[in-house]
Amino acid sequence: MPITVEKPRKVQIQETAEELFRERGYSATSMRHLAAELGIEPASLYSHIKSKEEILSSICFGMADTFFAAIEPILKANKTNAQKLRAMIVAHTSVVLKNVNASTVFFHDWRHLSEPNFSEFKSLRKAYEHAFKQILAEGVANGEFAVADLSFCVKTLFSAMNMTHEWYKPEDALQHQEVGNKLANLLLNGIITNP
Amino acid sequence: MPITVEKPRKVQIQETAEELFRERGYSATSMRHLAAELGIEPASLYSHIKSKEEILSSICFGMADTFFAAIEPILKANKTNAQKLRAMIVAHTSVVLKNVNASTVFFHDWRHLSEPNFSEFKSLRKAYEHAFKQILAEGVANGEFAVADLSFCVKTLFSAMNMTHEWYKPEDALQHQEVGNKLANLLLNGIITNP
DNA sequence: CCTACCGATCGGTAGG
DNA sequence: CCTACCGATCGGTAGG
Repeated sequence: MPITVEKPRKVQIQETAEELFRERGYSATSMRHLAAELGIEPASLYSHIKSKEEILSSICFGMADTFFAAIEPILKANKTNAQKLRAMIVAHTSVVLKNVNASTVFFHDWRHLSEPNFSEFKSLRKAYEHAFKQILAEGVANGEFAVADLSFCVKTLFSAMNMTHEWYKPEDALQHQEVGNKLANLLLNGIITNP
Repeated sequence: MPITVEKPRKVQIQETAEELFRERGYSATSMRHLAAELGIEPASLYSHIKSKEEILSSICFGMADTFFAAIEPILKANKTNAQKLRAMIVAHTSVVLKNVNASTVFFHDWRHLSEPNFSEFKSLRKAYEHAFKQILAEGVANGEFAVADLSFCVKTLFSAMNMTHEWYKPEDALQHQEVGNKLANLLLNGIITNP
């Protein structure tokens, strides 16, 4: 018989917030609604969290950490740039799909962060995108890739990866890694010099 | 000397709303803020519009019309499917970039439409995406395209096109059609059987 | 974790 | 297009 350990209230609040923020957006979700979903009074939320924005920033920076952690080992690996890029696409997409609620909030609502979180977030994102750009650049220097506009290419890569959460249905039996690989197939074959 | 004709108030309200909704999102923008931006009292807005949601739905359905109008002539043209697809990508992307404010609202805030607008919007979008799917399917039957998963491919196409508004900077001197063509280059070369 | 409550702000209406 | 105002709801605090 499995023992069910209740999650700490703070975690429950976080996860329920991710769900509600995903459905209605951060601004349109009230603390009263969140409390109701948890079956407690609105004021009780503040025993566990400092403010509504604390929840948002913890989602945003938490996801940022997860994304960095996912690609870090790949950057250090001994692989071709094409292999690295594919692995990064698969890793990034898996993080998105493994955290659909949080990543939806991450993509839509980071704009509602106030300073200094807002600027901090943007610079993290820039650094993350730079890692992808670097691989592309090395691949170009290498002859592996034929990319005219690196920035444009990175933006398009992220567009494709970061919208998967909007149409992905787990019932499709299309697994997380499968989505990433299909994405890589579609995108890489337009990138690699000689297939 | 050019004669400057003042735009009708209703149009001013619409355009200012597009700007504010784009910056802060629909839910986080108040009618008081909108009125202040126009230099009138909040209550005065209601001489020209019925409700806040009326503005949103007029943005959403107006953009939907514009998108359909842009691809319609291409569908009827006498071209290969590859040529059609490229033209549709360029046309769609141009609409996005020519209406950055409205299209940002269109992509982010359609979720806040209430019924029956909500369902109506979704079915319009489905019909629009179907037009792209159709071209892909014909191209596959044709031997022009090698696409294993049509739905997946359409979703990825739209992801790439519909995120351009987020990073496009007019100062880049990258023209609207240029963006579309670069997108088509990147995407089509992963789609066409024999380049 | 609750009761009780704060000042601020929301979308919108009545009537001119 | 304005003044005056509505009831509802917001994020959050005090005190237990």
